[in-house]
Amino acid sequence: MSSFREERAVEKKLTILRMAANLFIQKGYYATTIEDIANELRMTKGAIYYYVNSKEDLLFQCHTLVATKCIENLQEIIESNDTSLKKLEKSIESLVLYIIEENAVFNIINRHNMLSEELHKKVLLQRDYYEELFESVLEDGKNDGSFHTENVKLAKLLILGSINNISTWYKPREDQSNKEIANFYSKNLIKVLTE
Amino acid sequence: MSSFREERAVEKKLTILRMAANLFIQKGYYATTIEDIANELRMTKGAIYYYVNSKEDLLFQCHTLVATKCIENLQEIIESNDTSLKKLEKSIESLVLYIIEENAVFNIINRHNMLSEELHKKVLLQRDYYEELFESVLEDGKNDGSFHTENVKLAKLLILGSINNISTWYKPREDQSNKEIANFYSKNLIKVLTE
Amino acid sequence: MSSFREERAVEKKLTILRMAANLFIQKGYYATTIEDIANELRMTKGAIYYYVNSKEDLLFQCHTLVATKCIENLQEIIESNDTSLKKLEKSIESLVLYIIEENAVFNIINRHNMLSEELHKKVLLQRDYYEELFESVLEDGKNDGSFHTENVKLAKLLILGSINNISTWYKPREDQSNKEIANFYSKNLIKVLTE
Amino acid sequence: MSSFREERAVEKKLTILRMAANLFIQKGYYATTIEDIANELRMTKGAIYYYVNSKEDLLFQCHTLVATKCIENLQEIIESNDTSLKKLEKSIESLVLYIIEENAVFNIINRHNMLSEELHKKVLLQRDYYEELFESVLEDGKNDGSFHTENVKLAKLLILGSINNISTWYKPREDQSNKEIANFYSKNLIKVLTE
DNA sequence: CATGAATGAGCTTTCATTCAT
DNA sequence: CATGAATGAAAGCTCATTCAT
Repeated sequence: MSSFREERAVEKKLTILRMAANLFIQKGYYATTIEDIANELRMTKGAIYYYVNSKEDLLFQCHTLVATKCIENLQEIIESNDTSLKKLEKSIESLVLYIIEENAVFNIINRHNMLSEELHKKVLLQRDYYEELFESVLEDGKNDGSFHTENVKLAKLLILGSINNISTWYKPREDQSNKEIANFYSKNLIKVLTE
Repeated sequence: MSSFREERAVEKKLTILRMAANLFIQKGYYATTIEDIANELRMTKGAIYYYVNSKEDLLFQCHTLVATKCIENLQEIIESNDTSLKKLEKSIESLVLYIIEENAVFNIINRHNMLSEELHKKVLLQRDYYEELFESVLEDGKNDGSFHTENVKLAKLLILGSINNISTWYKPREDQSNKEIANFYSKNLIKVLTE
Repeated sequence: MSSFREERAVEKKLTILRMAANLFIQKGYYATTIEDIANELRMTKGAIYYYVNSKEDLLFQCHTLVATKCIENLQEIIESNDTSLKKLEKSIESLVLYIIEENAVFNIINRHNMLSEELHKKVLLQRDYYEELFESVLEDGKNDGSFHTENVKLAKLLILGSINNISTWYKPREDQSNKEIANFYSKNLIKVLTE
Repeated sequence: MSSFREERAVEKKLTILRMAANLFIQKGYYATTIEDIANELRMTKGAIYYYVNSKEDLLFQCHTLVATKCIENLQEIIESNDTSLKKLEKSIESLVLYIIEENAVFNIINRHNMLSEELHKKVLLQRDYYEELFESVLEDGKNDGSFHTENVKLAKLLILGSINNISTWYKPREDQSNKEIANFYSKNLIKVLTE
């Protein structure tokens, strides 16, 4: 019945989340005020609180939004019939492209503890789950002889770390497509696992 | 002579800077109050302002402290008589170890804009200088035939990014020495430049 | 229409300005805290900041409020068809009465530099404009032969100075109406221009 | 015996007072910090407290210094054998010149209550005494038929007010000597009492 | 649903003042 | 006498959050 209204509400909420994410990355979480977000969307502070419970909640949902997407992407890759090498390549490239695209809300939270203990745990759970999935790609490749490394965990951290860091310096450029960056990262990071 | 007193003062300032850096990383810049720092050092807020001009100044000096040390380390390596390969290895290892040791004040600033335009520029200048030095190591190696890569700049970013990220997850462990981490990173990141 | 609400808001802002002006004069700008103002109005500090940007802004707006009124009054007098003598008389009396009535926020600022360079300039602009208008009254009278003085500028300063000073000592008294004070000042200060 | 030392101390205290007065006028009482004064004199904060009990004390003594001098000047004039007219002329001129010379510490206090009730009373006592003396000049002149006015008190306030105000706008100029200003004021303000 | 208004807790910063050395 | 260092109270200001209308 009211599904139409509900849809509207969900959409509006998404709009708010996206704007919040943008500002959080642009100016930082603390420097971004609820009023900033409201102004940018031509709403009032009060209106935002109709869709969102708190500023913390806003940040949390931003993260969940992105993390869920990342996990889905990775799961799809893992469930495919590709070789370990191909899977790793696709994992790296898809993460690079997604981080560039979303400009990495994913990362905000890792850096500073601005969530309550409780929410922070949930965030870490998702992150850990993503890392586990990624690690399984490496582990599988090691087991089937495609990859060689004395330390899967460190390899994982090295790889994900270098990718996460892209959001620090990325700016769109004419002479370098996102695809090129993704290729460079996959080609060179794969070397860590082969030799 | 008052050199004794002066020494004391300089040392105290360093203590404050270090504690600030610790807390900034632990809880984030905004979540850390001057009072937090004071309490941790069993001083009063006022006493801190005797040594430091403002919270922003505190952050800025934290960064300068670490950046200067990093640059010095790298310069020393560059000026040595080692081969390009050895230089890269030493650059990576020394940065990894220093980041672990100082727990990376180095990074705080890149992520969020919490400094005034003016101070931020100074910080970026130092960072850029470090990156240039590092790039010169790669460039030199490429010129003397030791390294191969189609994109020196991306290689640099990949390498430094992965190292910077260590501060995100590092925790001291019994079964893994810092030296081992440094070795793993140098050994595997060098692969990016060789093959 | 929201005009009702708007009106309320404007009125409230005026109430705040007036109370601030009162306290600034009573206790001085620095000795008056925002909390003082808030308490006096039975509001909270935060509420005041909803209407006003800063303490400095508060002082600036107080001044503008009064200065604008003074200038309007004087302009009206100048544009009338009265003789120069009558105009001077009315100028003096209206200023005396207004200063008594508003207890002279007009003056606070001249004495101490508590505004930023920028705002202070704006204030001086208004004051200068008022003085120019007043000077034109004297000049006109001198030209049409009504007034005699060897130094119009000093005469202006002497006259306005003595009037401004009223706010220093004025207290309502039973045996002396404001009108009487105004008459005394106009009658005697006019002597400066005649003889 | 130690009179030499004492002299030194008294002189130093005077130096401090004068510098304080200067800064109080230049930047206002609240905007001037003890450190400002100390820096300007190349002393330390602590050293100032050896000569002065508190910031309030400093302001109070500044005032006393000037007020005492003004009162002495006026008393001397009164005790002379001049006519009432001459006495008034000399009173006005000497006050104008003194205010210009000392740039009017005299005034700071009238405008804002920054002293404790107790000290403020003492200040007002001195001021009242000065005003009484001045009033006596007018009264004497009225009694001997030299002056005419319906309200001696208002006349006094008008005259002293206009003179006090000089400190507001006075700046040394090439084309106008202090003596000229003093003459202009005496000549024109005397008109209030004659006609 | 949306808004204008208000709250209140908490933060950075300043400074007069004190005191051991 | 003088100083460096420290204290602590108080101020200005910000903002997430709430709520009557």
